[in-house]
Amino acid sequence: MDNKYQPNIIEPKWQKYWQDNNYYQAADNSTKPKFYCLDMFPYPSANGLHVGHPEGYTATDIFSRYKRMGGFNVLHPMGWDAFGLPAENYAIKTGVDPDTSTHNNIKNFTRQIKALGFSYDWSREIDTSSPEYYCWTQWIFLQMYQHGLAYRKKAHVNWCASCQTVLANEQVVNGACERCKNPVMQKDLEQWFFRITDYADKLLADLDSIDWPEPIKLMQRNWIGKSVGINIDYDLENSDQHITVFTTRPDTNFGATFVVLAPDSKFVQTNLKLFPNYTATASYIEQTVKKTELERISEGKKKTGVFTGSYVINKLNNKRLPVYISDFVLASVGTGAVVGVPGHDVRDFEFAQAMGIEVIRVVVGKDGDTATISKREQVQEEQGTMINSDFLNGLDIHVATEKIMDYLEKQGWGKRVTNYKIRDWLISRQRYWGAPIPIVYDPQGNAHPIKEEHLPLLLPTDVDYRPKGTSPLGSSKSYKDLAEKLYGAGWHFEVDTMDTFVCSSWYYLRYCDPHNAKQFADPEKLKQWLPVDMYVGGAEHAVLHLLYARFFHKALQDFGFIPKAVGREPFKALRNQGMILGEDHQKMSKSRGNVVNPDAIVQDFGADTMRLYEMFMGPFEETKPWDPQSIKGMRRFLEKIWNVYQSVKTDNASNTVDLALHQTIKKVTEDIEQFKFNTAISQLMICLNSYAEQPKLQEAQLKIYLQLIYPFAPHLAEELREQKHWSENLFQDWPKYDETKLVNVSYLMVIQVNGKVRDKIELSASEVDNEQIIKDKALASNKVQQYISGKEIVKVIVVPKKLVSIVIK
RNA sequence: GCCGACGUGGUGAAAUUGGUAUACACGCUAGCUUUAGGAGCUAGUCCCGCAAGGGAUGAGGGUUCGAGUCCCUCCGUCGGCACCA
Repeated sequence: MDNKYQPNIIEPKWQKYWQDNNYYQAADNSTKPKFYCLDMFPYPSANGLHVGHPEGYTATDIFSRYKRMGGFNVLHPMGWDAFGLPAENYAIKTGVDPDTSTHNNIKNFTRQIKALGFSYDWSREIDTSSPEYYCWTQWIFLQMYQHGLAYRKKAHVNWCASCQTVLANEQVVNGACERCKNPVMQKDLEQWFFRITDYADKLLADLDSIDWPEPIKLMQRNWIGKSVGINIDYDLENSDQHITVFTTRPDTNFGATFVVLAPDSKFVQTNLKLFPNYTATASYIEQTVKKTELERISEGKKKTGVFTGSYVINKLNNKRLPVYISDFVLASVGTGAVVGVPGHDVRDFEFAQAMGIEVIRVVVGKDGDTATISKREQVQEEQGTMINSDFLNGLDIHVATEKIMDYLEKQGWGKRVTNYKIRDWLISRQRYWGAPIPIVYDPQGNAHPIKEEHLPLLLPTDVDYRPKGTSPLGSSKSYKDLAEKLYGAGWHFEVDTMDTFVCSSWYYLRYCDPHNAKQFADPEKLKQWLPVDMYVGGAEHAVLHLLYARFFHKALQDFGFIPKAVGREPFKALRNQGMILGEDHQKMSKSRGNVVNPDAIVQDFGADTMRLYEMFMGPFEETKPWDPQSIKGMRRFLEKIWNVYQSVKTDNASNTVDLALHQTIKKVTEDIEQFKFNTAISQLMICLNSYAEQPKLQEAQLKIYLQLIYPFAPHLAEELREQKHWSENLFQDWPKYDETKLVNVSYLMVIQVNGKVRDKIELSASEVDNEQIIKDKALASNKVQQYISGKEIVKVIVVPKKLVSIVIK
């Protein structure tokens, strides 16, 4: 047996073979049922592939190969989320343009991914930074604009004075810029938004229809943040104005003692001069608006505020409520105004304490407490019975809430409303390396969509990337000239680019028809492939990409570009891979020096070992540490398979492995379906151990095992198949288990006395379903007799094929 | 602070979903093999005990004939949100 397992030779050989024969191309017209199996496409960073990437990619590869063997026409594509800030920062530092560096990175990623033998359909590769792709990103923007879902408004944005640029919310860490650690300030800028809030209710409701991990659904639900309540109008004394507050707890309204407005709320902005204490009010507003994010956070929940000098009337009891302004109230939540009930809201209580406002109890506290509320711990929220509240007295707060809402609506003092926490999606970025926003301004500054025939609006190359507080595109002469040439003197293009999440919100659609120059995708092809049947990636996109893509799907479907027949959701099933930690159980990072390079693993052990190892580490969705020792064990397993196939004699005589083999077919099939790859592999090891003990095996047994191992270790399986001169069609079928072969010759049953194992009895297959025989045998056992003799048997429980439990007194 | 996930040998973990806890690996120990190293093969490996037996799934309590699994309280680790009215 000098034929050794040499992955470094066989793996490149089969990778070339698959590529040369277009082995994994998805067929656009096929009679087979379709299966769309998708990875979250990577950002091609300069660091190359991280060991976390192959974890997800191996899982989808196993799944894709398994589904192909199961008779499906599988779409399994790969591409590049190529726009992004790191390439631009690299350009600022080195002068290498982002296009060049990004495409070098893509080459490296492609090489690394191909070396792992994944069955991607490379003919569908896409690159979001190519004009062929972002042409359609821009086209979709125009559709959003024409349907009223893209709009421009002045907004507070996160501004880093040191980097001279705005930052996305995700780039603000504890109030500081994630790159330079300087405090982030608020700045008002004209920005483009997508009206995702129009879809809040649908994004929430449709979550119920998809097979996603519950924690991800929950995070989306929380992010969307539906709250049902009522808007109540309070008339402002000595004025014809009224303040509208939003509350979910109108039941406590008899306990209201003040009203608070957000400093940057619309009411304050337009009615500031109505307040008697105008000077103090204006100075408070000025202070709070200047605060950095960091200052706000470091102040914690300490309450500050100012009395405006104005009062409103609570029509329920004609009480005068003083009106305050405080930055604990947020302009963007509800109406930007709050009615303060300090007895039953901790924040209101803290504010009342700080301002010296009275506290009224309207809900009975813990242990029947009806005393005056003077301590934070007495503030009763969320449950209880009403008191001091006129017609609500004695009611449970939830009943009271409904009753008073009916009353307020009937009186015309309020109106039920539903609020959502989710905000419109700010898509403008003052960056270079992204898709240009296809908007042109006339000399008066009015925005116009660019004409479709001018798409793609190409990203100019004559720009200065260096940060200077305005968008790099503003420095391009060619961009300026082009706008004037196409639209006339004094016209200019929008100089911001789109958030890269816009590009990634529709890439799964493009894979269905990646070379279409007339449409982003032919509806017929979308109809054939959508929805994505299995989507795999990290959980870090829970409320970003995964929410945005759902929004795009719904909007584009409503515009008529995605057939109704494919359903309201883009991703039918989702699975998240867990993070892979370093050997030291810490997050992998260059500074810790615990980063594992996939290239080195493939070099030292082979791609099949790498694939198997990552799947064997632990449950797919869980965080797990890298262990270099265990990789050796996986290589040993593959060598053992290899060696068994080299040395075993084949013979059609019956042997004892059929039970193990059919158990393995069953287990591996079920485990792949459930993404339990670790236990599937362990079963394959058990089966191999049983094979290795046999002097002779049937050819059929060797073939089935190869079919089972193929999705996991395709190179090894192909090589052994070829060595044995078996047909290539071997891997076009998935084996089925034979129920009759799963029957044990005998069963070992446990006998418990009062819950403790006292003996084990062996029963033949014919006896194992007969309760009477089982009971008799169990009670006849010598060991059991020692425990039960002279005792009263209360009952005997028989669990078929498993155990007998005898209860004595 | 609120929401969520998790906690099992020296390590990664398994447990047919309420039925023999520790499968499958890694590591370790001993023996064999090899000129040596690497590797390979065989046996052993939760704890206490010579044994019979007893104990053990973060801690404590409960339900049950039977609990890693279900319920309650607490502790710890990780993730998300963070004054959302």
